[in-house]
Amino acid sequence: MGSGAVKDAPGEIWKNINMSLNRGGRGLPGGTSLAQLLAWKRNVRNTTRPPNLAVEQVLKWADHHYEKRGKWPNSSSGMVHAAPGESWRNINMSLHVGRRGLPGGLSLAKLLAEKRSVRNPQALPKLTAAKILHWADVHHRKTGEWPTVKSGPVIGAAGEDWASVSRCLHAGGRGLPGKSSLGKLLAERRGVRNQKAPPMLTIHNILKWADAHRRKTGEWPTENSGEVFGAPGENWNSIANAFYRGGRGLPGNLSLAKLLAERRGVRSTAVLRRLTIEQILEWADAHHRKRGVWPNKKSGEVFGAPGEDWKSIAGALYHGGRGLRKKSSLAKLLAEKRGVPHPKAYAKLTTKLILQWANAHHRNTGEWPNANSGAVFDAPRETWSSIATALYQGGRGLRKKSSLAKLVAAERGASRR
DNA sequence: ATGCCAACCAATCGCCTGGT
DNA sequence: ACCAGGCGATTGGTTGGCAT
Repeated sequence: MGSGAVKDAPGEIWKNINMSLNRGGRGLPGGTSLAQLLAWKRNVRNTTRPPNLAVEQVLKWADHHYEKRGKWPNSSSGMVHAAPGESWRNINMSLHVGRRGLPGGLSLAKLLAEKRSVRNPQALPKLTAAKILHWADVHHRKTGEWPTVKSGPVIGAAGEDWASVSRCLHAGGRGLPGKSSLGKLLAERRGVRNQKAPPMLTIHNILKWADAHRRKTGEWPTENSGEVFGAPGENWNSIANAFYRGGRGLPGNLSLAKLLAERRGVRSTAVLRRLTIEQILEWADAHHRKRGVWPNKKSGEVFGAPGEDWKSIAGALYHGGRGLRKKSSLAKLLAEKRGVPHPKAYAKLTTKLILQWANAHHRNTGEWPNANSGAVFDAPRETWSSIATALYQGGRGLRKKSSLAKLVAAERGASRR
């Protein structure tokens, strides 16, 4: 109270005013001081007797700080915005040692953790399997999927994220022993498929699933058949992969198709036997002996070769597949090796040749041929009907359109001369 | 003119592999 | 484990030629 005389009030000195405030007198109630009055009415900080603090008050200031700054205060957050003269550092210290009416044994971080559920990185809440499973269940209900390390923030647990939960499961910490993982935990406690350690496959199970698939769809499964009926999480594509490469208890170098071919007699492209020209010719001969005609691609099943049909053999010949490197066709093969007339390789016709045949016909029968005269004497593979059509339509090398009748009429005239 | 057939062509299916 | 792509096999449709 060394401020001396009061300016604008002659005779008054601040020391006396303070005394009156303290003891009472001159109309004042007493029991206070100039410093307290100014602190109360003018927000002037009283350094020797700072006002008591209440936990509720500190929390209000902290809420205010959070609203203004978007984060909770800590001891290095500087001055308290809502309370001039107060600093977060002092408040934190007072909370710790118990001063200014505060209980002690606390800290800003502890107080906020307790009253406002603010995450305290120095003392994170313990994790337990039960807690994690609860979060996982919530995640599953909300998103339809089970959480993984990449699932981001934990729904319903402020400050928690799946990456750190996962790390604690792996490495331990926050009360967890480590050496586990989200995948293992969910596999064990919730029966969720663990991508990294899928359950072992057995041939027995796969055949069971395949039979079920067949019953349900009428078809045998392939790797593109999608989900496996009756085995949630299993996928025919991943089973097929396990076959090719081995793994999940399968030896590898197998295939779904081979298994089904072997154990269920399913025909598949993967297990088609190699074809040879000799083999095809044997089958063709057998067909010819039995049916009296040579096979074509519509001849259906191959006698003596269950599972083979002429359609696929014709296809293999045409594409040079199934070991038949050279491209050909069933028709060409039979024409070449068995002298079977190639349906498309009809001999070229000339007027001269037709006239020869017509004259022969005339000599033999006394009549000139017409379209209904049947087979040609000198050329058993030719018929007069086909010759007539060729003449009429100008096919088989006969460019000029004519007709058998005209040609014969001309020839008759010539032969009469 | 119409129907049939074989050849041809294009699209799709299914197996498998390489990359990630 | 998953995805994408290569490749062979298969299927469905079209074309052209012949027979009716």
